[in-house]
Amino acid sequence: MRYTISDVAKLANVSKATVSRVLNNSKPVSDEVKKRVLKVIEETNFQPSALARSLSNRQTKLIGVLLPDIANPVFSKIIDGIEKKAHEEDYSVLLCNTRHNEEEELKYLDILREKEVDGIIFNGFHSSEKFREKLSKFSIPIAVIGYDDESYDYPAVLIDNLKASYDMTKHIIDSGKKNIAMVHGPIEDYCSGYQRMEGYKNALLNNSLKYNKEYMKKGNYTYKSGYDSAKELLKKYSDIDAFFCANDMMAIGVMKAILEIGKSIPKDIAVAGFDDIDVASVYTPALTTVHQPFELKGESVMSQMLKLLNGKEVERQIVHKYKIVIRESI
Amino acid sequence: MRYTISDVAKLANVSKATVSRVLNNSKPVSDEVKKRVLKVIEETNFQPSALARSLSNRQTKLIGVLLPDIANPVFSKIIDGIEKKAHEEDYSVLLCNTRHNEEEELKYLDILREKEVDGIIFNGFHSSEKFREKLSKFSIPIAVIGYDDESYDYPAVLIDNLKASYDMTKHIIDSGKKNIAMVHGPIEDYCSGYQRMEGYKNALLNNSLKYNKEYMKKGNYTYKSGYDSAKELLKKYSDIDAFFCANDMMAIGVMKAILEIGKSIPKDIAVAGFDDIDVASVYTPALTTVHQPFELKGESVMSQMLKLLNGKEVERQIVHKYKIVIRESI
DNA sequence: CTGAAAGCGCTTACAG
DNA sequence: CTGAAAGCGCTTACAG
Repeated sequence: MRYTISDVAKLANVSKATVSRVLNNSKPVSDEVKKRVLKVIEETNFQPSALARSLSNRQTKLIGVLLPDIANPVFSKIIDGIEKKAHEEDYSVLLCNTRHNEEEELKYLDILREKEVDGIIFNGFHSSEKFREKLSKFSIPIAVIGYDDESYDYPAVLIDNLKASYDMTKHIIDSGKKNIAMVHGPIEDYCSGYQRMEGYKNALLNNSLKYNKEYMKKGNYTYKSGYDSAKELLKKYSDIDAFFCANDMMAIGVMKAILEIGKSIPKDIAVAGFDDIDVASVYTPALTTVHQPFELKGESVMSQMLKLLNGKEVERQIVHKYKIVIRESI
Repeated sequence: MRYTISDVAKLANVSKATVSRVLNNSKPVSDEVKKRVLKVIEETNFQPSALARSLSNRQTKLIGVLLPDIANPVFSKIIDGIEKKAHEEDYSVLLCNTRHNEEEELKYLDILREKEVDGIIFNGFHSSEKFREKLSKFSIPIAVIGYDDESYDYPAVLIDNLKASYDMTKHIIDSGKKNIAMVHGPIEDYCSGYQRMEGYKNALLNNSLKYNKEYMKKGNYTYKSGYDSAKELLKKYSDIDAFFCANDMMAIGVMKAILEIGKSIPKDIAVAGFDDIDVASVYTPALTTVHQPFELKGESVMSQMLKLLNGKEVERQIVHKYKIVIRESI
């Protein structure tokens, strides 16, 4: 059996209240008594029950983190950052892996409510109406990571996808490429889909290059969708001399397709990605891409959460710096 | 304010006990009463507090998962599998990212005790004496994922690293390579370090090839350690015609080093890895490696956990199948 | 089938 | 500085 606060109180010849006070340093306790209590705690190896404490406290020191795919390096790094910061401040994270699935998202929201987490961090992409409505019923701090759009009113942490995408496209143009294709993400994905596409488009137009819809293909961020898109585009349009991709996995698929038809990268056809996941730097040829500070973003959103939990003000958005990392592929 | 069971009881004109009974279906309740209670629950949108329930129940439906690095794809896939299975059975996972750090491990053990999780799953590699001792004080179900050695007495889920390593080395030998170098992991890491090295060694000896310690380098599973090891070995020994690496990231580092000195893979020098992380199939050249079913292992260890939680017997070890996946690098 | 009451293990006014 | 008591929101014998 594990010891309870009553056991400790009895053994130390004090009240439970007093034990609680030395435990939490919440009220002055005389040195002598404190020493006695501490000794008993030490001897019994007493650890208070977070359950009981939370029930009376109304705080669980638990943060629910809803992410669409924990096995995706983008998200595993974000959660790494969140967990790090949370752990520093004695919060724990309850992992909610929604698998890009609305049902799961909703189900998890119920669980978070039941478990009475102190706060919720989530990635807002493709969250349904139902989800948003359900979420709005919560009266605890909520923050968004790696996504944002007008419909939300929660503090968000992200990068400037539009500008990053513009800059990268500009780099490709400055390298002398003229016919730049793009494999973009789903438009409904406002940040990584729509905005990255818009940045590309704006860069073309501002640099008097033609913006040709035929050169664009929608992928779903997987290697395969990059590969397939490139295969198709390369077959149809032999003048394509560069690809900009909305993420690295698609860029790697594109590179594979290019290498397979015997073209060289970047001489014949250049490729640029987005995210700078580990593979990017390690691939041959090493991928030129937009570096995002995922862990930092994770820590940052948790910092926002901490502020909210402590009743402080937070900015509506925190925009982190990205970096154009030029390697071998363009 | 959120409704409590007392509110519901009052509104439905029954006792709390009755509400509890319809909530949990724990005892028969007359249809009429049940209907009335359900209606109130519906109207109030009442959700019971898991906290209060757990306190009286003595179960939290929480599983603590201790992993050394959540951002490592190997572990993020495992936790994906664990979470999936757990979620199916209404358990949630408390993420404990220990960052290869003993202090954190110990600290997390305290947290898991405080939070009164129902079970603990952990990856046993490089757990200290202190950790083992502290863990042994827990009287809840415990299971090990992706590791095992004599010192543990918990059910473990893993693959046969020795045999997998042997098979892969055999494949390299059968392909006609004679001077096979190895980049292995730390020996203290019994499964991925020691056993994978032993498999390699046994394969060489059983096939009358020389087992040359000079051809072996210790890495730490990172790309860089693979790269550096290969650089050094290639400079010293020009007769090396293959590398076997204890994981894929090191294999990719090795490939980079080989490509940099203008040798071709696998004609001049072959390379094989271990794990089959996403990059392996996508790299150019595609990496021949040992495929491990990470998600499945995760689900599997959670299944073991579930059995333990339900008081059933479990096997001391579950050994999953690996697969030698032959691609381009050998 | 249903309810009153005790109990889970803490915290926190309140009183002294 | 210290303690007795109520309360957090459930579950579960016990009695009927």
